[in-house]
Amino acid sequence: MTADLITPRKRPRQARAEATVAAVIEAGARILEEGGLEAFNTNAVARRAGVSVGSLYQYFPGKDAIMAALIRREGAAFDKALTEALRGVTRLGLAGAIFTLARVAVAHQSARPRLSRLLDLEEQRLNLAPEVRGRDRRVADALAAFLAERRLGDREAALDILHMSRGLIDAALERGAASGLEMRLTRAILGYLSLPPEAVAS
Amino acid sequence: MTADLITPRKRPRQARAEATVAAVIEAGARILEEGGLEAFNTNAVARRAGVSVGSLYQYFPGKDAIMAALIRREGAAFDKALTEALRGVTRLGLAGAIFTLARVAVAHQSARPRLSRLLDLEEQRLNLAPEVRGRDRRVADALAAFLAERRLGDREAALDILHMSRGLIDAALERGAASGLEMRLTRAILGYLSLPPEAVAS
Amino acid sequence: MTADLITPRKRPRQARAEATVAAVIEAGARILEEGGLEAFNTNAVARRAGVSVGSLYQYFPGKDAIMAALIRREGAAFDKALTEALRGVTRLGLAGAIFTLARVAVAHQSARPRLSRLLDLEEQRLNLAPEVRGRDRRVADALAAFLAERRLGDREAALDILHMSRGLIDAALERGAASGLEMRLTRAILGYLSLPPEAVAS
Amino acid sequence: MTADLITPRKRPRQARAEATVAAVIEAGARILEEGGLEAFNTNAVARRAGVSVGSLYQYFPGKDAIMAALIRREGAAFDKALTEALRGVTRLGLAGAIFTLARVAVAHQSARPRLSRLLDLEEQRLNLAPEVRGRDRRVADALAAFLAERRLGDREAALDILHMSRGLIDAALERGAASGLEMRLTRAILGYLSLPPEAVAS
DNA sequence: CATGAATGAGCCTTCATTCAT
DNA sequence: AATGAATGAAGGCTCATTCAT
Repeated sequence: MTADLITPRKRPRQARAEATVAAVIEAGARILEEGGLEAFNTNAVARRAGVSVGSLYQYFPGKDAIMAALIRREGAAFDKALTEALRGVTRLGLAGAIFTLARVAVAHQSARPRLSRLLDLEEQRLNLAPEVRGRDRRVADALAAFLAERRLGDREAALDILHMSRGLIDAALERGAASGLEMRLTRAILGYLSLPPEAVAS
Repeated sequence: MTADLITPRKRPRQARAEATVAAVIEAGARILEEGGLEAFNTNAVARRAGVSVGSLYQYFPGKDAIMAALIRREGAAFDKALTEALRGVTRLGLAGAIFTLARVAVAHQSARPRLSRLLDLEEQRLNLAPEVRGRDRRVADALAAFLAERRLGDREAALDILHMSRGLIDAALERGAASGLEMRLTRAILGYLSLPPEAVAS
Repeated sequence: MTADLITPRKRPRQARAEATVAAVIEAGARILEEGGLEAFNTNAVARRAGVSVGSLYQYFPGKDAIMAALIRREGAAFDKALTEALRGVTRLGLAGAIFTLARVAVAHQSARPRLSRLLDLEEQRLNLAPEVRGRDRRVADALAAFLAERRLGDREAALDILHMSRGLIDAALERGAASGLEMRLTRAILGYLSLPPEAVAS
Repeated sequence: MTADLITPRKRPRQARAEATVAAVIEAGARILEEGGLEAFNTNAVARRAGVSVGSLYQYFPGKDAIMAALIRREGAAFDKALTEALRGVTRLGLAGAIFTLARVAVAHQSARPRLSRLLDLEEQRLNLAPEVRGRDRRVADALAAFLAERRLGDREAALDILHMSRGLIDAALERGAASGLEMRLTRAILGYLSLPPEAVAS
């Protein structure tokens, strides 16, 4: 009986519906980027998506569901990028692998920095619904697997690394301190994992 | 003449007023802890403080100003703790000093974890006013001085360390992974600074 | 992007919306008549219009916008009455024409005297937006044209006549001194225009 | 038992009190001139007068009482000017006398135009209390006496002239059309009184 | 299914007025 | 008497959500 305000209301079945859903999500992203959380409201998102509020509510049970969908979308992209990057990484040394990881993370947040930062914040706020943690879960799973294979750490380590990376990257991009960011992050991660700061090849 | 929604409205002159201001700020903290950002509104804060809305507005130009004051209060406390801790730290080795630093940070966030986490989030949101950054500024200054003395890093390093620490600590406390947190953080910081993970004495 | 508190927010597209707008404006008129400026607030107007505040704000950016719309509505009615009256006036002597003018003005203010008086007051208060002056402009244009055709005066004269008429009529109606009002006003206008007080046929 | 919100609370007995009352009234005037009706509130008036709100309420039962006092003060000044002007007027022709009258009225409103206009508006709003009409009463009395002596009109005529003058002058000053204003007004008054527009000597 | 008008709870804020000191 | 802190009713406005068309 409790309303779930985050899970999508229904799977879009028609192509048109699919497009509507995507449009709404991207509209949300744009609004977040341009006006911040303050500007993010259902009416604005709907207008921006070229859709009526009514239609929006057809696919999303509420405002937070749009947010959540956006977080999921970005999370999936990050997950994909990370997985791909880790695939070809075995041939690199450990430090090279970690650096690759840092590079992917920085690249992901850099693509749409304001959006990423706001989504990170919102992800924390929406904490309640474990459903939303999908992003963390998958990414953390991938990272945890990577660490486990090499006996470098467990799931906790994966989460720690993820969160400290976010804190570091978001703030750095925010203040425009992007230069050398990948290296700074790599050092921190290596340190966290008690690995020596070997030479790292870009 | 422009509306500053963050700077306090007037300095309390009478003792009574002083008490009102403090009560409002602490009420804000309690509400944040119990109901989160959602519950944080001027009427609620005033009621909780046992004060009328009117009185609240006498000292704070708006809701964000209360938030800012709270951030400042906590920041000052952290700053004080950190400064004191760094004072007696010279006799410890470098790693010991860093560990002390980590301990202070963890202790600060642990005292009122939910409050700390929310304030961190809000601090980012209120970004606009550099005024509020007092917290970061002082703490970062202290840390930057510490690093500079030892030729370990500059202001950027200090900010990086601060932000990654926050990311790490907030998330860890949030998910109840507090055990060994100081050490995890210490390792990351040492790594960031390219220092070897010497033995660290608690 | 600047907040215009007077221009209507959006044009009603559906018939329902049109009705809402009209209802709000008329509700404003009624409230003004019954309770004066003091009773004129958005909640009251909405309630009286049988509409929710939200709907009201959908079409009016604020309370003054309702006022302005009302002023415009009344202004248009006056303009229409005046224009029509001046159309058939050529066959009358000059004094007859002026008297007709006076009669129309008095009739307009007499229909809903309290409303008219309050709108006159508010029009002065809302001075800022030239947009609102539509009322004056159109009416003044008509009068100015009338005067110009007959080489009796310019735009300044038109405005002077308009304003002194208002002052005279509003106050007279207010104190219940309506009898003979048209003649009193006619004499003043003729005098202002340096015309002799010929016999005037009602 | 009904509260009178307009009559002064108590006659000031000490010189200091007298000064306070005067200061409050003048502060009200300044605020009206600088910020309009919107800025006119008890706290602002008190601050501007260099007095505490408490003291203000010692002498005025409420906000409108300050307004009323200000209206009375200005009315008295106008009355005085008018009376004095009318005293030496007998030797002039009728038109000269009327012109003098117009000149005094214009001069009065011109001294502090925004203030005068706002007071005119407020006087109408405060209509309720006949007490406030002192201004009209005295001035109207003087004018009525002047008219009666010369068999030109009764009290009604006096009021008509007063109100149409106000309408004319306020609007003219507002729009910066002050040049020749006395003559324009004189013509209207002479017309109203059915007097021929003789030559008028300044 | 789409539309967008309508809803109204709820939050923000001001300011006239009171009253303890 | 003077002070100014405190009060709280009152009103402005937004925005998530519903529902008639």
